[in-house]
Amino acid sequence: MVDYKSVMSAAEQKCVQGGIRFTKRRKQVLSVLIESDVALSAYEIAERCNADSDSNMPAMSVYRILDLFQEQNFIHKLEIANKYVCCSHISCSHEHNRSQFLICGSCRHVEEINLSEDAVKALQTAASAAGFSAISPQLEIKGRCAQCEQSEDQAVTL
Amino acid sequence: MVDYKSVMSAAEQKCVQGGIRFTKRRKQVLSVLIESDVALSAYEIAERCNADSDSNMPAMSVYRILDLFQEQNFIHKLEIANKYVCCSHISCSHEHNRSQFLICGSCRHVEEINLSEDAVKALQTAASAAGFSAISPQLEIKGRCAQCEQSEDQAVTL
DNA sequence: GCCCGACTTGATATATTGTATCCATCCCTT
DNA sequence: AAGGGATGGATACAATATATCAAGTCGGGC
Repeated sequence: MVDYKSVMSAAEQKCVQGGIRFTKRRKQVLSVLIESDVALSAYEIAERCNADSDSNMPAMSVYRILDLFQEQNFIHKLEIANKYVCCSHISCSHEHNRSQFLICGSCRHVEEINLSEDAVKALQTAASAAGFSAISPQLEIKGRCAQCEQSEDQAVTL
Repeated sequence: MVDYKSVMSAAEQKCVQGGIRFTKRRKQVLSVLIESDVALSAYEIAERCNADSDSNMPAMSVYRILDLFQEQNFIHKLEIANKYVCCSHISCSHEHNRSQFLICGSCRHVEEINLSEDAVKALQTAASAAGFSAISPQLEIKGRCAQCEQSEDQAVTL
């Protein structure tokens, strides 16, 4: 969770610089993501937009806005979970080359972690060797969170 | 791509050991995955099953069989691409703790790579620190393949 | 051989996630 | 005020995945 005001103003500023409007719809979507402490799906975002107002946010618009935000690096899409999270560095000026997410394969809980430079470099080296360039600094790692691991001691199901 | 015969017989053997039948349907699905040199979606698998025979493989069955195969570690699901690949180590006896996939964010091309032990360890250490256990040895990394990188030089689109 | 029961599959419906398209509207610039 | 690009509304549809219940199939014990 990040500071609401600083993120919103940073986003607005970046929009202005990029010749993009920071409209009511876009503010709604970004607000929801900032205020959520978990990753949300596009439809969940739409629901939350519509929950506390008389607004009618269509899922279609959410997708459009999410696309835009990804281009602007305001948010990350977690492809393993099909959910979206606010980038925790919108309001930072420095480069943010590391965004690594642990995603629980059972409950889809998301945790952000920091890898060492060395580990990231190792990934990139291996990737270049395979002819892949412009490796995304974003990494999604599927695992099992402590809670699910515990409850699995009783359950047999994967 | 792996040796068809050895994989099929290894799979059959593991099924028998696990008290699971290696039925015609299951053979069809595994065959398709072994013979494909690219990752396939569930619906693509169904299509291929139906292409060269009079069989009518419903997508529903494919999903069921894919679930089973994942439990048996016969295949991997690439969650970023929503596609499935045959595990390249079914017929090996040794542990296969590394399966890392590079996935092109543009064309969804998949490449399998090998990371150093150190890099994998770094991931696991970071994960445990965040309370995640049983981190999947499978890693999906999104990047851009050489071909897409090249064609992007002209195109402006992300 | 026959039947029971578990495993497997068929069939249908539905949920979830995401894309395509076309037009209306808004807002900035001139 | 008018033109034009950016934005949003509305609708349809595609792709991926799950739920459920009935029917079939196989293997083992009688």
